[in-house]
Amino acid sequence: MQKKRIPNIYDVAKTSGVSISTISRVLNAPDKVNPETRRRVISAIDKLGFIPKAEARAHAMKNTNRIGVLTPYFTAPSFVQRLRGVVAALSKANYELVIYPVDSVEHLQAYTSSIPIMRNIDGLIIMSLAIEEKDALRLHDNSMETVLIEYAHPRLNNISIDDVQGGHLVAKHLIEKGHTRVAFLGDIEPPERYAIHPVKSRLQGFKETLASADISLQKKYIVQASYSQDESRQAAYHLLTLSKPPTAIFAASDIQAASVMKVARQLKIRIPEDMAVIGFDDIDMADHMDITTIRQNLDESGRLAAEILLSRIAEPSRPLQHIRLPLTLIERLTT
Amino acid sequence: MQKKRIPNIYDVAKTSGVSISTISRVLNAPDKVNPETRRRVISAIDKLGFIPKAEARAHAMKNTNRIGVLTPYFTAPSFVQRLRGVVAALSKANYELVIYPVDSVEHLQAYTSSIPIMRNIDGLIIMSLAIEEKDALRLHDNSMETVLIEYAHPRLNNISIDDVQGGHLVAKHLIEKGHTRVAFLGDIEPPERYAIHPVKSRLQGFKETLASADISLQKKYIVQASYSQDESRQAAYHLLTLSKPPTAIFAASDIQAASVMKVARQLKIRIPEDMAVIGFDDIDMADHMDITTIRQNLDESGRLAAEILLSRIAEPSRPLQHIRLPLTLIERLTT
DNA sequence: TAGTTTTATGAAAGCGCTTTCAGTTTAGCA
DNA sequence: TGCTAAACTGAAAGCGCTTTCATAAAACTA
Repeated sequence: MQKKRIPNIYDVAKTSGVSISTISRVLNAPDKVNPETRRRVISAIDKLGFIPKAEARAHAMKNTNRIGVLTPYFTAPSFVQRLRGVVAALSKANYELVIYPVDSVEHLQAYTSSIPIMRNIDGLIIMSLAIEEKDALRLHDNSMETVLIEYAHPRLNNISIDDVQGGHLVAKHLIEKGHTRVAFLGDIEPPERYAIHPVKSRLQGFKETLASADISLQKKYIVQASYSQDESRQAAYHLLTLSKPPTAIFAASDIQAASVMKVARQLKIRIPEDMAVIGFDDIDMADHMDITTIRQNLDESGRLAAEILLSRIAEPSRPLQHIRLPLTLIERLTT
Repeated sequence: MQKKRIPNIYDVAKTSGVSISTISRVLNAPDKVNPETRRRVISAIDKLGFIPKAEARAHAMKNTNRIGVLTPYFTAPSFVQRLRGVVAALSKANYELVIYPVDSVEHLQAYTSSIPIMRNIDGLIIMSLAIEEKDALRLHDNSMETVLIEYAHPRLNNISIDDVQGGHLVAKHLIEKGHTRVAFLGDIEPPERYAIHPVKSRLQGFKETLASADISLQKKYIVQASYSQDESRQAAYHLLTLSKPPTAIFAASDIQAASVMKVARQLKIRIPEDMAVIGFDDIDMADHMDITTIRQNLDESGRLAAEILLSRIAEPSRPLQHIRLPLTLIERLTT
């Protein structure tokens, strides 16, 4: 019992007595072939269990039915939720998703310089990454369809939110709740060149609205903390053990809000009675933990990115899209 | 200023004055070409900015440097953490990751029947999915390297945990804490044919150890709840509002434990004073929320799966691996 | 220095499809 | 019945690489 080879299009041609062109046609343009021959071919296909090799197809057609996502920290909840949206849109369209995790500038550069030329994907979504001008141009010049999330470039599609307005919303809410001694915890000095700085804008908006209500955000109430758990906790600890701790903390992300809450629990500080906490993003966990937060529709941003990409791949002449997604405050139990 | 074409190997051959074979050689087996010619070729490559097209390469070499992951609920934290491990291992080896989200049996079947023949990936990781005998055989017969996570088949690699023992650990812990009226919340009747049933085993182990300590787990204290937030919360509500509520709840996953805690919060039930909660998995969130749980090393399972896959792709003669990962109890603040 | 290895290269045959182009039938119509 | 248009189909030319095989040149041997 010899192992039979995986059949190729020539095998099908042989057993159905037509040329390979016809096989290809019944697969890709069935209406262009006589119903009778089509039947014969199909039965041969079924009999042999023929499935066209994806690589060969991609090679001949110069498209891969695959799109890529370039992302840092791809396992952070907010990124995952974006990815969820991307996947939702892609699987409908029968596109595959390949993930390129980025953890250094070199990494990012390597990707942006090789991807458009290697041509192993049809389109690219770049999440929360600052790309250099020359890389953006390379993508554009080599006509690699791209959509940027949380970053913008005039020649590429992009989807973003108004972080400053996000800061406004938070401040407004806290003011309404009667807080006057508030603090901010977030990653305002990202050291990596490739990362972006939405957090600074959130802080800016926060400050602005506070100022307009004559509330000053003192320096000592602004603490730097990277996305990492350790740093967030230390920063939270610092804030919560000040001689005159704030009555409300705006954490620049829900994850960090959760860290604040964890530290508060250790210090027996009740939330929201003793201290209010508000996050940003509205990741799934925020609901689980009843964290008041600013919702940016993460799933939607991913879905939209994918849809824009697919539509431009299908029809490259369509205009560029620069989309700004709305933000809403979701009040739960921590403020 | 005409747009210059993306260069191919022929262009490089022309400008460096050698044949395409030589170009290919300096790229894939540099030591087989004279240092002097190599230098010339390399400078031509740099000058033109040549990068080999991935598809063409894949077509000629019959391997893609890409591995696939078949997974349900790919955005659930536990899956994401497994993926994190996979990605960590792959990016070292310069392999790409493509994700195939599965949400129905048809979906799964379609994948398992076409993937091995389409040959657009070199290897496959199947997470928490029950695959049918014939599909497993197809994968094996078409020599598509595969590793199964949380499921087993004699002809394929697999990685699993001892869910029964997990149940034992939970029961033991609760008994030591002095609980005698305990409950179980989990997805014990998954309706989807393609999903697997580790939760039943956890319940079984839980029961066994309780029984050996003469504690009976009453029917009314075993509640069914799917992975969905709504159902988990309803089930939790039911349990917490019984006339004689349990003093401890074993939730079959951390996410569900979080739901229980959320409901408890609403009902002003203090944890752990009024009621203990223990989860399963030890996802990142468990630490954030200080949930006592059973740790199964999710990241590690993913990393291991990828490593096994890569090693077998490189050396198909290596023996199959059937690995069982250890479980440990992590005590935090909810018990 | 003739004979034998070794090293370096190019020609050409794949890899398995899609698609254009031209030729052959068949159908449509007066 | 003769002529034109429409419908099918096959040959062949890509797509852009890798790799085998043969050959030529260089390097050793005795």
